[in-house]
Amino acid sequence: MNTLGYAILGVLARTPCSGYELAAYLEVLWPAKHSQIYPLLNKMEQKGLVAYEHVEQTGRPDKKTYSITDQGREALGSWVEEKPADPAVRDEFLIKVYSMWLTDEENARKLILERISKLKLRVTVREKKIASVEKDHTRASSKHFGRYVLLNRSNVLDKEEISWCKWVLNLMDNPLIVKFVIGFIGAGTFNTLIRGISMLSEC
Amino acid sequence: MNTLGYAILGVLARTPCSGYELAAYLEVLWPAKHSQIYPLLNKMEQKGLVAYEHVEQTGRPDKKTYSITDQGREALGSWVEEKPADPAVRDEFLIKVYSMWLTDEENARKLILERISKLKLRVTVREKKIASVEKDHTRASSKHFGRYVLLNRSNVLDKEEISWCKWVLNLMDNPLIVKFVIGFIGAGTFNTLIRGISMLSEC
DNA sequence: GAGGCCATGTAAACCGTTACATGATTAG
DNA sequence: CTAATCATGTAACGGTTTACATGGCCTC
Repeated sequence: MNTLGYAILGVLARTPCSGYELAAYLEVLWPAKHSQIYPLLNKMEQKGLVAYEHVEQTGRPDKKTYSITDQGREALGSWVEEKPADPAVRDEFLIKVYSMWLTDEENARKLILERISKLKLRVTVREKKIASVEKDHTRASSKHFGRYVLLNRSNVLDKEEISWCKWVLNLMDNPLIVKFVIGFIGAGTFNTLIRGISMLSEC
Repeated sequence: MNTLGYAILGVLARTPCSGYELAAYLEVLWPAKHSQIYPLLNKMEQKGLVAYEHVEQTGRPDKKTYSITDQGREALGSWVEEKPADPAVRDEFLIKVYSMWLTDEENARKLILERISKLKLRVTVREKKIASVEKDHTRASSKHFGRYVLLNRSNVLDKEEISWCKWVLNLMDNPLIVKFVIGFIGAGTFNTLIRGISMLSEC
């Protein structure tokens, strides 16, 4: 079984759902297209890790509601205890930032500004989700604890990247001022740094 | 040409190097194994995007030192100006955090603690690299500007994730206190939040 | 002497995306 | 009437990993 399989088990352990719904939940956890999900669900069902119930619907297509089996829960449980593999990030933006010295500053600034607006959008969407999570999410024993802390994780990381983007824009605008402030990196967060820059700029 | 090809061009535009060295540089930009790099370099050479020079060495195997051609620089330049695709992150850790309510708290804590030590290690290694970057890196026109800002990006994001990890550990230890502090999320960084928790714990 | 670094390649297996296929309902 | 949402599947293609292949040098 591959990692996607365990991601599916993780979602199904929290709540039974169809392959279609699964795709939406997996987006933040381990993104996958339906063409990958449906065949895998069939394989997992044959192995006895999940079970499905045919649900007839009116006004919309019938669906299969999958749920995790005891065997599946056991498999997931022992997998969770193993050390996770190193994360793999593939982000074209990084390559473009790396190579942006080849283009003019206008294009470089556009690249960063568009990243900021994308990040801001993701944060606002996610904030609504966080607000709608159940009340007792903060207990580690809660089913929703994992989802709750992961949503927060994505948000703080995105916000930190926004701060970083602003720092880069500042560097492009006036490298001299920032050279002076650079010593602060590591002493605090970038938010602090940005505040420092703004203060200097205002002087 | 695929994204890896542009990542290779990006590195070669900065400095000519062998396929072997390329693999090391690509690790942060667009991770790839040598089995993917060498055949692609051959293809790119045939297309005239890169050129190589056979370098004989004593005491170690000969190598091919690749450099970017004018055609390659042009191709990279126009690719950089296109909008980047959405980033794809695949991180088993997220699935394990999501599913950690299935295991005991001891295991859950181990998962987070080991993440923290991995992140800390990465930060210290990177800090040395940042220190060794040339002096005039802070100018956007510098060849090393991209590498410089990306190293900083990874570091601030890793540090923010460390803060998040500590926040999760705090949540697991005493959910009640954190419930009280939770309102602060969004108002500042997690560092601030952690400070808030510590202060409450100390009271 | 075992393992890691340097250095380049190929082949097979696996994972993931895009395209092909179908079709009803609802909102703008 | 167009597009989105719900709902499930298969096939082909392309990208990525793992394994096969070779071999000298250096460090523990």
